[in-house]
Amino acid sequence: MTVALDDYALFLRKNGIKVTPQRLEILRYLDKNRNHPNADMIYRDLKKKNPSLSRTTVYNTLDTLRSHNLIHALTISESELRFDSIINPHQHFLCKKCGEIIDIEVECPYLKEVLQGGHRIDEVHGYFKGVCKDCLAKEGGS
Amino acid sequence: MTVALDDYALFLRKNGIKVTPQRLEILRYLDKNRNHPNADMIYRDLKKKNPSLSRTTVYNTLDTLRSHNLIHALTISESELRFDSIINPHQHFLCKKCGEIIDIEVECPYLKEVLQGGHRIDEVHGYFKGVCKDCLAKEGGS
DNA sequence: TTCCTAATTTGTAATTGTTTCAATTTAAGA
DNA sequence: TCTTAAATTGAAACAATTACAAATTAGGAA
Repeated sequence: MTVALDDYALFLRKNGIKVTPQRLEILRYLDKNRNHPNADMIYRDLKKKNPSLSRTTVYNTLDTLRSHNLIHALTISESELRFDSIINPHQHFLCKKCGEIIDIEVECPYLKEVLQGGHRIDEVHGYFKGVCKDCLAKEGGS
Repeated sequence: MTVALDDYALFLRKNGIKVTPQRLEILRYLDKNRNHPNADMIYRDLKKKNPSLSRTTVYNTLDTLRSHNLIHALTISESELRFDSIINPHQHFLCKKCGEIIDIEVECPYLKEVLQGGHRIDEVHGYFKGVCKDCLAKEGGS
């Protein structure tokens, strides 16, 4: 995403998306909260400031941002979509203990090989699952 | 999985799983159908032969097999888990047009680097999404 | 083999994340 | 300011999965 702070309205306009207060708030939220929130986290947090916010608006806005390729949806969790501001290509680690999703900065050398298979690749996701460093420390391993 | 045909009962026993007709059928199904079915596909297909089969049994059995690390669950789809007989390490491509999940045989060189982050890695999933060769051919590109 | 018991299966109901839809409101161009 | 297509809202529908209690069964013990 890499938006210059507070240029959210301009950012939306540039991408041909009509500017609304709800979209601005959701966009700002995603830009500030890089912890890969799900739709409900976004909804509950933003509803505090704007009680009339609808869950459907959150889903609609996330779909809109996705369709313009401004955010990514992660399917790393088994039960929900998590959303990711697009910064640079990176992969994800899910801790099955605490549920945290951690960014993993590694290059993906797969792409070329897969492309040779003749399929058109639009998205590449590297998902790692296990137990994170912090959880391991808390309980001394396994 | 790589089970010698019809040794399913032995295979379960070896892994400390009580043998039941339902488990044998589900295990056989997964071994024969390498198209990454979801729980409902398994349920609907097996219910034809065994009408008293319960959806819950399918979910339970899949959980059991997973917990013994005999099958893998794929989160590549946004709405459902797809199940994969464990053969050798491989990655997956999801065609967003036809929904097919295709095996991708590439090595994963990430592991070492990620391990250096101090997290314990239990699973590695490489997910590619786009449009498959066949769908591209059908409609001439984009 | 028969009995026993814990584990499994079953079916229904509940839950969760997401989508649909129609009515109301609103952004932004004329 | 007017207009209109698009966005927001809230309720209801949906789909995948889980919870739960009752009935059945696998497999070891007697």
